[in-house]
Amino acid sequence: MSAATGLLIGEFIRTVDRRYRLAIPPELCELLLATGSRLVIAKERSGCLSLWPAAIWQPRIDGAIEIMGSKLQAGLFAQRVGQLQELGRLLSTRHKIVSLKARSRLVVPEGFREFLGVQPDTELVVVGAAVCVELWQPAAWNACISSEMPEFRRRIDALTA
Amino acid sequence: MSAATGLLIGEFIRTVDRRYRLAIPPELCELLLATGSRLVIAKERSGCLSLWPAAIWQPRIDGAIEIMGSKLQAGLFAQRVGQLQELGRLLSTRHKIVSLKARSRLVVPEGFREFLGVQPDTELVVVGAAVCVELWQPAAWNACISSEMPEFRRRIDALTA
DNA sequence: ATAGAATTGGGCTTATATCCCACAAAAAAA
DNA sequence: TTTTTTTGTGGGATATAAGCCCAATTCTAT
Repeated sequence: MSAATGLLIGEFIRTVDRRYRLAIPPELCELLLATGSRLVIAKERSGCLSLWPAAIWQPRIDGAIEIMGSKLQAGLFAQRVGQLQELGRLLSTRHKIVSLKARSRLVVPEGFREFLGVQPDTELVVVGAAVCVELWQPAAWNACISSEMPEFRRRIDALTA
Repeated sequence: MSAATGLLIGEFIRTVDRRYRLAIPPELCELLLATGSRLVIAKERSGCLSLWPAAIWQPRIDGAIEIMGSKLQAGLFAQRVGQLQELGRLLSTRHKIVSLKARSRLVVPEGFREFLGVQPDTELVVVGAAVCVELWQPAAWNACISSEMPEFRRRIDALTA
């Protein structure tokens, strides 16, 4: 279905097990891994994580990192070191490279669990967002939906009821 | 992986020993020691300490000392001496040369513990900040990222421009 | 209804962080 | 000085988590 368009589309409910493992639906999985097995998990707004093919995400940071490296070598220390430090700190916490394990399961890494606000043995909403896959805490997802797309509210309620 | 970039990147949770020892994650450790085993631990904002390769930190000290020297020569003794004294005092307590012990463990020195606000047998967040490694008290870390994260995109643009 | 696939739970193995104890060195007290 | 106490340091042992593979239940589609 979505494979035809080349866009990640669809909404699924999955449970996170005691070990913070989560099965990514095959439809999404296929497209996610189309460009390679390396993925990037990133913190978006709190209550939501996003999963990107590394090929798509990486250029966003590689550019920054490359420039950071060259600035370092150029010796612009005094003024730039502080900025590099700040940026590096944010890069560290914002994303992480991961890969899917057996049965195309993702383990939500330490440090991302609290941000997502997920407890073991609870449900998550897995949403295709065209270029990436998003993992939502149900409450946050509902809030997002009802604020951005009120007309879909009824459908979701009908589905989950 | 991050070693390829030559930048210290990554976020980890570690616990401090009863004797204020802390194991630095291997990924960070390797890069941190790349230019030598001498490290500098420094007080940044309260709730956070940073660990620098001495080779990178040293120019900062030299710069400050140079400024002190030139101000002294500039003559205005009476007024400046007080400020210089204060600056020198800050330089003294601000940083300390340390080295990693067995199993790449760092001992948080006396005088830095209160500043970091760490108790024995508690958790810290260890963060790669491109040019150094930072040790954060969890509460302070959360406050930091939630205040700086929204500006993240702007900062990248600023640096890459 | 049956077959196939998908989801999820669980066991086992391996790696590693951390707890705990032993020793060494330094400081304090006698 | 000698003794006692405190603090730093190293290394073994244990617990906890990660990774890997298989089993069982659920779901879908023929």
